[in-house]
Amino acid sequence: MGDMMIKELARICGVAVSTASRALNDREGINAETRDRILATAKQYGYVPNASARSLKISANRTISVIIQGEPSPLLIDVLLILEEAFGKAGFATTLSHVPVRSAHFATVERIVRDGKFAGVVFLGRYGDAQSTDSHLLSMQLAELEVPIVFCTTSDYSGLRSTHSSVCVDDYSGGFDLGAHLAELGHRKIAFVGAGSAQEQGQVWALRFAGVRAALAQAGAQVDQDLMVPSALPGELFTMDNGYRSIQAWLAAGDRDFTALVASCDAVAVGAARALHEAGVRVPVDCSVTGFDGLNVGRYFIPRLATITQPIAEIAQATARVLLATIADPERPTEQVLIRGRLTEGESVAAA
Amino acid sequence: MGDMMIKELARICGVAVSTASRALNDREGINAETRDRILATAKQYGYVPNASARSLKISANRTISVIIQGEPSPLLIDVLLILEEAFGKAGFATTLSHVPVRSAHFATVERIVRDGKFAGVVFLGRYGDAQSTDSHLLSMQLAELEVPIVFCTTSDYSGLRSTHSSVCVDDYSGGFDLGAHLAELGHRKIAFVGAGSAQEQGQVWALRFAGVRAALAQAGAQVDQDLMVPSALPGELFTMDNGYRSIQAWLAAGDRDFTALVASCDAVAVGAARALHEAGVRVPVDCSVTGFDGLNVGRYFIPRLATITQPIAEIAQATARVLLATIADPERPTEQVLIRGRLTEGESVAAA
DNA sequence: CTGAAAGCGCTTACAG
DNA sequence: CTGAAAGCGCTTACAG
Repeated sequence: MGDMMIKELARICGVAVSTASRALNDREGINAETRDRILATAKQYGYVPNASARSLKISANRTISVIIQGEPSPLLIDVLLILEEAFGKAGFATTLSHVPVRSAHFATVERIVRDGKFAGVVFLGRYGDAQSTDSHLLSMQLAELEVPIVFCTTSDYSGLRSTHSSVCVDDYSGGFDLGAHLAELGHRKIAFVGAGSAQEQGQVWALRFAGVRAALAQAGAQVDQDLMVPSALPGELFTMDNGYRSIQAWLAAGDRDFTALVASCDAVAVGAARALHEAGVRVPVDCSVTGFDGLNVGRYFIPRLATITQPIAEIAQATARVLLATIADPERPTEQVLIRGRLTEGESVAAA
Repeated sequence: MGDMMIKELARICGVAVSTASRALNDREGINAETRDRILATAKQYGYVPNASARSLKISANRTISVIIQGEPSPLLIDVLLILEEAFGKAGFATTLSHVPVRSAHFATVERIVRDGKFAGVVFLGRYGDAQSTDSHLLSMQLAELEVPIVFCTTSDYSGLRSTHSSVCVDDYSGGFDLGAHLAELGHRKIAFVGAGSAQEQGQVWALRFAGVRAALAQAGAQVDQDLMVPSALPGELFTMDNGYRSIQAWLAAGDRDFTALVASCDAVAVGAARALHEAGVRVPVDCSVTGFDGLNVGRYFIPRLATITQPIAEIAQATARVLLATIADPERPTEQVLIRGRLTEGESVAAA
């Protein structure tokens, strides 16, 4: 068994190849009995159609490409697995491509997308150049590919909104909730760790921090620019390593006056908390720490991390829904889905 | 641009389709100048061959399937990304398939493999039924698929060794190193968390624990069967949740006498350490804890986790090498690669 | 070294 | 409802 072809299947069933094809594809205009007989025989012999020949005729590939850039967080992996399942149910295979952070990215992505002739593409996580990107140009280049694209967990990348759909946690609101939480506990001197460069204002870290600041402003507090911790590893902003190294260097470089530390995500928070610990700063007694994402690592960290928990399943499902709908109807207008996260209190936060 | 076909390319270059094909595929018997001209034109017009048509003729798919079962650890994701890159360099696309833990697995895998007509398959991480599996039968079924298969980070699954290649950290030796480390520090009463059922003796947790036991035995200590912590979540053995819930339940169920806790992996160790912490057991003062894998989460955990660091890059590279070699020569004998991990001391371990 | 032609395994008008 | 035939875009013997 294994390599039967439709011709042979048809011969065994005593029908023409075209009839067998009709049965296999559940087409109209075929006798129910004939269809069932062919289907049964196909199953019996373990016939599986040649995907290449099929897509050559149909000229519609049944695979979706998921592109991850840089170091993926467990959150992205969870999303990926749900996407894979959802696409699978809809009859699409999922192909993963990984783009290194530093690779010239439009060219890389173009190659991936064109080589594969994919039915659709999901950009999972951050997509863009760490240094600076003419995002409008990038957006137009991607639009030229004429493939349905959905950005997943990537917030507003100015200009992109209009040309592509996106699904993301509401970073700004999440930040706001964290900021309100800290403000309520009396925190006024708040440091930020995990920031990228000033050019990347649309990135998730910037939206999250903006939300925190808005809540603080509403509580009558203002942020001290000296409390923006520079990122030690700009190439991997959202890692434990960056959180750790950034705080370590920052504390070593001068006396710091702050009662709370807002990290761009849970991983950065964990690294930062470790650096605080090594420097003799007790969390939360001397300094409160917050994350963002709601990863297991934060739940089991000692002290348990206060954070915004992302509704991963909802985000993934929405992404699949939007992409599949766009594949079915390419003229469908783009859609920006923003999903509210949930404030999860933790042991890492205490009154100022 | 975008959808040029070889026919058009040939017309523009003033050659026959067959000549264009020869140029594109770097075949013998073509004038160097003609070839260069065709290649240049192809590049200029952004010609990209139709993969379906190509593989229909060649009947050799250029994609490799990576199958992950259950909840993937960050370690597996790192391996996956390196595999993707290595396969990409060799001209293969990588398709990811995720198999839920509980799904009837040979049938599932068979469907994945046959539908895709893959050039090769990597099983990443655990592969098998949590409850019980006739591994010999499974092995024979997989062999029937007649596709090059490499098991990556899956240790000996009895019977498989002979039919398929595998690449894995040396779990037994790693366990031995951990056991020797603990024994040297005077630990004699050692508990184990993260074990699966008795039927799964070939699984990584069993090999690791066996290594620890061997080192202890060599030091004159014997393991108390009462110190085998039952897994609270048999369906997701290697998770923080399992570590946490298992220790929590175990401590609640009776007085325990132990000075060290060996976890099946870092994630389990972190969850377990958190449960110890909540129960008032201080790590490492009252109890030493060890992990396995060398994940970032352990490096930043407080206290920093003693563990065996897996050489992830080596493991991934070896996997790619073996699979690509097997694809190139299907008659190639199977190969079992065992790579030594490195003992990484941590703050989670102290003298008994 | 180059071209015309066959064929990879399928699907789909087009006739019957 | 069924069958014979064309053709999807490529590669590869086979002639020249």
